[in-house]
Amino acid sequence: MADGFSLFSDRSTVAMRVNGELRDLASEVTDRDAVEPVTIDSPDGLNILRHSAAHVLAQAVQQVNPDAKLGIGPPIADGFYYDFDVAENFTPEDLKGLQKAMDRIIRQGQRFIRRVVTDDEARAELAEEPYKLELIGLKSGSMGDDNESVEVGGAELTIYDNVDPKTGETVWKDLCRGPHLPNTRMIGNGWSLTRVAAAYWRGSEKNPQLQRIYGTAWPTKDEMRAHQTRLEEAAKRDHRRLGQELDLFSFPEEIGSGLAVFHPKGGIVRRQMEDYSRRRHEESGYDFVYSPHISKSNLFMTSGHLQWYADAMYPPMSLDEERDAAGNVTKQGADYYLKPMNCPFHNLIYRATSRSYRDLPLRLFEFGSVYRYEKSGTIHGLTRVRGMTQDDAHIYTTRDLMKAELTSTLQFVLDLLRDYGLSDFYLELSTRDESEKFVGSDELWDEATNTLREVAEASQLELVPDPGGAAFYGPKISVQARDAIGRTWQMSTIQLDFNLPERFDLEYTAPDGTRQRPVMIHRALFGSIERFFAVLTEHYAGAFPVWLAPVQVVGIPVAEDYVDYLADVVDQLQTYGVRAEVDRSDDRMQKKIRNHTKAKVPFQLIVGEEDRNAGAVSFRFRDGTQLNGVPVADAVARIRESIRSHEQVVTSWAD
RNA sequence: GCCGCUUUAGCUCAGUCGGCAGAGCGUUUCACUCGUAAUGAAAAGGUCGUGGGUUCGAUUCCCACAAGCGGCUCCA
Repeated sequence: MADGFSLFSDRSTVAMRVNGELRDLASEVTDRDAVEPVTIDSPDGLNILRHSAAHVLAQAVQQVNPDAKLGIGPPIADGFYYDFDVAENFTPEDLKGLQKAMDRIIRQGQRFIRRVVTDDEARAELAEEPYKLELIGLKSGSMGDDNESVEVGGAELTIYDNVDPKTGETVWKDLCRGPHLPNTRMIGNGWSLTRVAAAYWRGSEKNPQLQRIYGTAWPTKDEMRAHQTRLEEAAKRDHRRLGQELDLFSFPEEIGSGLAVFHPKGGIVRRQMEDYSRRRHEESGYDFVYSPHISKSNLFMTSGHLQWYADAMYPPMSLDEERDAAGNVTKQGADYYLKPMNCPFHNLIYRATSRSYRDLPLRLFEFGSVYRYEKSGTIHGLTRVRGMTQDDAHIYTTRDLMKAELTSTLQFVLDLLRDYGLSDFYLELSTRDESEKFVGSDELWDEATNTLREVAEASQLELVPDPGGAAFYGPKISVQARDAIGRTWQMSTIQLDFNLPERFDLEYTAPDGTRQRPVMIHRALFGSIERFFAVLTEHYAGAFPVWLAPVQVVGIPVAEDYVDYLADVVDQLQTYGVRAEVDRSDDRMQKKIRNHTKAKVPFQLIVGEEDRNAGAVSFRFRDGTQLNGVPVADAVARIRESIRSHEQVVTSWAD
């Protein structure tokens, strides 16, 4: 028999894995056990560090406010949180006091001592902690999620005592699965409380709201600083900030929450995105259609949207009703709704004529503007809005052709995303679960789900299951893309739908003359153009590849004398459709360089006496590198090539 | 929708313990004509988010609403 302290003298070892299970260093093991050290900088070690920091936070809160009731306190990415039920909400100032109290606890070096208890013992000890009691009650049943299992997820119920090393007195305790650091001192100084927020108990809107305090914790202070620097870098890429700085778009308060206007520069980026997409769709056998922004209610009854999503639709405009003097209706009115989806309209286009199997697959594409009354607290920049334009297509096909169509659609989607500069993907397969909200027979769901799975697996991309994530009418594959700083965004979705063809009674005539039901595939590539715009803005940090850049080339004369020469170069570029201009302002040259560098223009062409004499221009790139004395014809050709190839240009071309 | 915070010039932000507000950048004008990230000077620019209340007096205190931010919930 031995414990982890005698096995691992290395101070960076904070816990151990015994026969695959995480355990405290204080646990006893025998030489028949397989024991591995868990170091503080490993994923498990970081979780343990952060979880222990959460305990210290809870202890500090109860020191300051003994009436605070404990929720849960798990580790999360980069840190931890702990939920509390308190009479008075925390203020940002409270964090400072709590931070000090935590610091004292950490410097005391309190030991975390694990103790196994029975359910009844735990109930007696935690009689004052109603939320913990609820978790004990849940232990035998099914647990909600991983965060809760941090408290009671183990085979046995355990309480961790925080023991003052000088007096041996237990100063605090918490129901917890563990493991923990050996003592609080090992939390060190690489941590900080970050913010307060409200959170529903056990994640349900129906439950009371608790006060949540978030913190971040790292093995060293330097690593925490590095984390903070990463956050600052991410903030610089924030599309809302860049949208303001680069004059791309805005959300005027007068229009309403979640409704954007695109400024001329943002308009150029957006139109390039759309035009390229349009061209690729044309080449790939899509038919372009258009549909209005509003419709009478019947259409959304047929589609089921009013039954399922009325809450998230703008309320109706009631029109045309007439009444006589007595108030009796003399003319029946109608309710019109702003459309939340394009599919009902496309179904009507499908149904407008009788269809043969020879027409299939029929691919209807539209940049369709939709309006959804998103809950006020969910709106976020361009990524979550109330008015947006989807690059929406609905493909009608036979069951036989379904798989081939899904395969080619997925390929099309991935190819197109790559053309916009995203290249690191994985797939998510969203399926139904036991919930009531899903419509359709088990057989249909099985067939649809299996088909999607086969298609996804054939793509060779990583496939992550998402049980319960399907739409009510069918399963879907979603393409997740990682951006330049490793964040993932849900991009395209491909959904199979056996339900809407049924509801709209869609048919085609098969080769044998019978009437058959087509299968419908919903797919959006960008999701919404607004959202994709935001993703690309953040991915490129506002420095778009040349083909998307609002201004591609700006000419900077060293002195006014060279304006005419530069204007001639810019004219040549404009002839080829290049977005080029000459900066004729009376700023000094250095100031112009600064302005256009901040505006992230890919090419600055600088011309003075030397260049003019040589019939050349001097390139200055976004990172400050230069390529001097390039003959004008070469410069024009290289710029055009960079646009054609969708190349990103940040630094000088290597010759 | 819920909890908390925020809203002052075009932008970023100071400020007023209740007595009609300030900076930098930007804009306009003038001078300067310059070889790789800020030339100098002057001027214009604000119903202190909107509406109500308290007060002799409100940008400041209180209430409601709107918009934004951070979370939670939600996302066809």
